[in-house]
Amino acid sequence: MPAAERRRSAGTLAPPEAVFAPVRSQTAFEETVERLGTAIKLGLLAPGARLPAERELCTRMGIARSTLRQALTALTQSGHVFATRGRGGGTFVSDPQPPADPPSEHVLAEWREVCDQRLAVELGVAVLAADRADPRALGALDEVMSVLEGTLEDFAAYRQADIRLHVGLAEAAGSARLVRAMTEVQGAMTDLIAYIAHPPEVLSSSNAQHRRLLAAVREGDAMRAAKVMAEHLQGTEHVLAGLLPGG
Amino acid sequence: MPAAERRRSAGTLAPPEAVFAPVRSQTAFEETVERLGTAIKLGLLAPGARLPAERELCTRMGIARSTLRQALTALTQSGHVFATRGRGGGTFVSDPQPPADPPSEHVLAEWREVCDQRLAVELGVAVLAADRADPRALGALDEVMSVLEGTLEDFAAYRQADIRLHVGLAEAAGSARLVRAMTEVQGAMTDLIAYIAHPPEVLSSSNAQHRRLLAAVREGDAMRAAKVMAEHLQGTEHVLAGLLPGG
DNA sequence: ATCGAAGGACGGAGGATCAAACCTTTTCTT
DNA sequence: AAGAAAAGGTTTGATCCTCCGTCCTTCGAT
Repeated sequence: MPAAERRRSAGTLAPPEAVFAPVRSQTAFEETVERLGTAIKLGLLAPGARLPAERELCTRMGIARSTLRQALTALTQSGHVFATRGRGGGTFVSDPQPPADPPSEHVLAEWREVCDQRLAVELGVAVLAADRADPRALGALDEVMSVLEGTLEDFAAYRQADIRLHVGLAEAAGSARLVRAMTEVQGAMTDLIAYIAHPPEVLSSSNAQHRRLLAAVREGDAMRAAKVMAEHLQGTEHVLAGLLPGG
Repeated sequence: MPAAERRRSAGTLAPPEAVFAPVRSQTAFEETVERLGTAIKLGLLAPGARLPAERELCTRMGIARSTLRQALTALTQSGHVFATRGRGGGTFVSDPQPPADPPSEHVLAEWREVCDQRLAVELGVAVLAADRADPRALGALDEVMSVLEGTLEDFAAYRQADIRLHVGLAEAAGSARLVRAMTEVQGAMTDLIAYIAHPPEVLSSSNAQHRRLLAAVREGDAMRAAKVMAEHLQGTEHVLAGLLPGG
């Protein structure tokens, strides 16, 4: 009996096919464009804001300056940033921003997966924030909340504040990884959400959920925070299900 | 007034520092070793199991055959895998597996972040599985559960079944991304858990939680599933907090 | 005895990334 | 007014990763 056959007879359940799924190794250049571009599109880097100097930024991001410059060149050509030379110069976020491009087929095909991932990140953040948010963080969240109340008529501004609230929750949760995961998933969601109508009434009811969420977080009631968050997310998911293929 | 100064006066909240965090671009080689190695360490690829043929696997994983071979060579040298030539040959998971290496400083330094990430993934999986698990998936989970009941005396076997249960939940949730996230996070957890004593009583109470979790999933009670899962995870987290630095 | 399917090995081409300079512009300081 | 300083812009070469194609070797099945 050959060795191969002997081995094969061992009890083996089928491995998840995810094990052999494609390894998607993004290049440093691509990842950098994505990171900075997403931060800009989400408004985490506001129009007019100045990026750190190239020589500092490339060390912070762990890449060579030439690689960073490739990324900045791409973002310059797409109109997201511009640079000025000389002492006191630097790279700045453009104002106004170029119009967002329509969601790629790729994003449309995977929108359910994106929503699932968002659910995980947001639930985890809600629970951890309820456990750990300190008064300082809660105060910051309240400020964002008040901005949110005043932007019911302007969806772009509302969405920006909404992102700040969710990312702020992740920061309050105190996990750098979850902050990164949150920005990534919000970036993917933005591509989907941008082309959907959001009348003030919808934003208003969304804000009611935001308030209940913050209340639960403030009281440290993790499970209630999770519940409110889940309902909050289901709102957008239902809308998307009605409009996108495969809904 | 120079352009730079004019721009800088715009209102800018501080961006999350995660935006400028290092870009960690793993090479295809590293990612492949990690993927396959983790699957083996988690028992998703059981000892004696045969990997797909190189020429097939490299297309599935989207890499060149030479790159895949580098990864397989590394796994061969570390003793996780061996290859036999000739027709009917192939690459097989070693039996027995080499001893696990102790957790790296890197893992020890970030164990809290890992636990936070796990919380997010597991909560999301619990909720989605409760929403979506079909009878077939539930049956498979029951089988794993019964294995789990019989391995209270053998931690290695218990841990293996435990992983299958959690990954199985992710599969039942129907999200490929969450399956991948689950395997990644379980891989990181395994490094931490391996060196902690787990007397049968602990495993037994852990199983009680597993049973309650499955019951909630079966009834489609997402929030109860989330609650039980959160408690379940807190168990290990408390133990780790007592033993590791920064607890 | 032959064929086919598997792992094993090699070599060159292309591209991404890094590193270390040096140049140009602008502003601040003296 | 002169020069130092701080920023982006440019160039060049080396290195490493990855891909692709080709060929070799082994060995079970027919």
